[in-house]
Amino acid sequence: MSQTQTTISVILKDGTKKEIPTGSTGLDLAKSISNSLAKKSVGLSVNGELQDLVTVLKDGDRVEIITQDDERSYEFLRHSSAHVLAAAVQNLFKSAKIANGPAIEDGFYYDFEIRDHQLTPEDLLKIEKEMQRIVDEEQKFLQVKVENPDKQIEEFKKIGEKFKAENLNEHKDHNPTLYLLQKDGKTTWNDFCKGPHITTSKQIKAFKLLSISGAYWHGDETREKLQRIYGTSWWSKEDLDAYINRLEEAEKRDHRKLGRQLDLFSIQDETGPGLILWHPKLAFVRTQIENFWRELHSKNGYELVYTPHIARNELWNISGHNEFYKENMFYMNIDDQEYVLKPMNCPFHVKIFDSTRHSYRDLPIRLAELGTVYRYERSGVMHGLARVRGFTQDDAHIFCRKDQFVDEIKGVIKLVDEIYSKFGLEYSAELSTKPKDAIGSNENWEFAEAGLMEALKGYGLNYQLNPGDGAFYGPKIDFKLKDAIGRVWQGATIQLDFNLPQRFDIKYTDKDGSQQQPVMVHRAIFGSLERIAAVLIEHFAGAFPLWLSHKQVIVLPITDRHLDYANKIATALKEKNVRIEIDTRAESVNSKIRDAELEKIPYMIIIGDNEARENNISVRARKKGDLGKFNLEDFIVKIEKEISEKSI
RNA sequence: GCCGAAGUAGCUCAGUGGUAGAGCAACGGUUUUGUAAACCGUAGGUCGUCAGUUCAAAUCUGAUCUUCGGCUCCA
Repeated sequence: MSQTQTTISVILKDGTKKEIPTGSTGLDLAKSISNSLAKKSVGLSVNGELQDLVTVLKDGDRVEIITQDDERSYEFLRHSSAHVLAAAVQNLFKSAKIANGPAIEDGFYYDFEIRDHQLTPEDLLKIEKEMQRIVDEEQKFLQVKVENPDKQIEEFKKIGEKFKAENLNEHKDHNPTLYLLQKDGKTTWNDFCKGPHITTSKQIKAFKLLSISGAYWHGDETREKLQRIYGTSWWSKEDLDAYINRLEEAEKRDHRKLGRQLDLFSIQDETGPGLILWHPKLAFVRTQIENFWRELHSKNGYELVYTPHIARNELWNISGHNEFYKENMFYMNIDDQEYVLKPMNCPFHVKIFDSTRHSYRDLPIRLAELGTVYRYERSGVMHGLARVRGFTQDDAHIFCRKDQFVDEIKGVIKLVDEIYSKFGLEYSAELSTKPKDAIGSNENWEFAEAGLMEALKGYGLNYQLNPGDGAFYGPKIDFKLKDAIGRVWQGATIQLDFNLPQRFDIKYTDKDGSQQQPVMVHRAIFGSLERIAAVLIEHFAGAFPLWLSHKQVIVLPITDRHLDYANKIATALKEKNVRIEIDTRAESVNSKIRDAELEKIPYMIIIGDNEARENNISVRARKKGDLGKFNLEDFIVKIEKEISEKSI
């Protein structure tokens, strides 16, 4: 072409067009806008795809320059950090073969097969050192097109990189690229990868390797066993330190640790794994939560029921659990008959519904139960209170007509909102739709999915859509909880069920006298009391709000001669149903305060000569410290308000 | 279930082949104390369990149970 274009035009984030010389990279573009922007830039989003900063731009590209302030920049940093990790490991362990190394939330990992070496924590230090060496050498990340994939696959195979060969083979029709790490123009290492990456290893300012664990190639336990190294990487030392602090804070809040420290619960060898012993303090918290739950459900039109812990095999044949849930169920033999320890409450609730005939006027019927269920969980998956083999679901099943369905779902969402906000838990919703192996008619699924969406929208709730993630028997809404330090937990779930009504053939009599099948909704708000206890322990760092606290107030007399006055105060508070104790030990006040703080008792009342003389009390609040002098009456008003409002 | 690590006093941890240790908690005594730890003393363990090697095992080997970090799965 004789008329070579000397400039091209790209479209920036704000929609403006910019002329740049042909052959310009994203970095050139950034420089042309401002030097400070160029300094901060990490990568690009070109037409919606993340690309290297040095990608050559084409005419008409929509370009967004991604700087370190952009969340997406971590994708570049962490994925590149993973490559540096892989290069370091291969430098140190000659037999190491690399598998996969993505960026993950807050960090990255890389999987290796190392036949002749089992990685140890000491290795991590060595590997970090080698990584730092690569970083300091300012090696360049360079993306090159694989011109001849088959030849490249052969080359990978020849050097034993079978995972890379397999990956490339899978992607050979998708413009495969290699990434090279280069020092002084010489390639030191390469990986098959589509990117994106940072420009040079020097940009990795602060990283740390965190742990080693096992994994399988492609997550498939029949495939090769791999060793995985987890790490984290940040744009600055300060960010890394802040992250490490966050990890430490989370560790301090770990409900398993606090459970022991605060004498909340235990799991013991003799009683068995995944089976919880609720000690008095946590049992008290649970009772308070249960009472709150029962009250709220009664108020919202639910009827409370109780059902047995075991049932004949027959029930589970009808429900289909023996077919679909067998590997999670505990079986037992009684009088030559097979019984099952219940893994779910739903078949019982269906049987209650089915025990009488129902008119369309009776619906909706909402049956609720704090039902304890047992599920066989694989031995490696148990986790404190959060993942156990015996747990109590705050379960309910709604049987309603099609025309009532949307309102019922809205009602559940409202309840979820009401309960979570009481604990100061933020939440988000996810809608999972029809999977491949679904049962039930398309018509039913469409009706149900549309209804769930309508209910979510009607409640003004944003949600993430997970296509194909629903249960085989119906679509569902999951709620994710966010605790005080931003961690996410599985919370409430609302599931539609086309299966059980059919299997149990439940019916109601409609206006025109015809028999109709009700819509059935499963829902749990806490999910399980065990899990919500774990969430709340970590959310409150063990410092439960006043209304949940087993011990609400402790009286700390300064010396023995203040015991009488302390008793008077304690008696007065006890009459108001305040849960109160007196620390009568011959210890210093400082020591008593320390113990009360460690025990996380919400209020301390300190009684000495001054208080006895002035006929008042000194109040100290947990964590906040001295609140000063109070009249007893004023203090009672204050805490009664706090309790009745369930303040947090 | 799989890969790896660990299990010593109520708790946190030290002890790597030769008589089981510390701090805190508990218990006894002294101290009578003003907003996060007074002092002295006492007691407490067949070192997860079962086998094995050895003159001798917390320590080495094997099995097993449990826990932890992941994988997979899930409320």
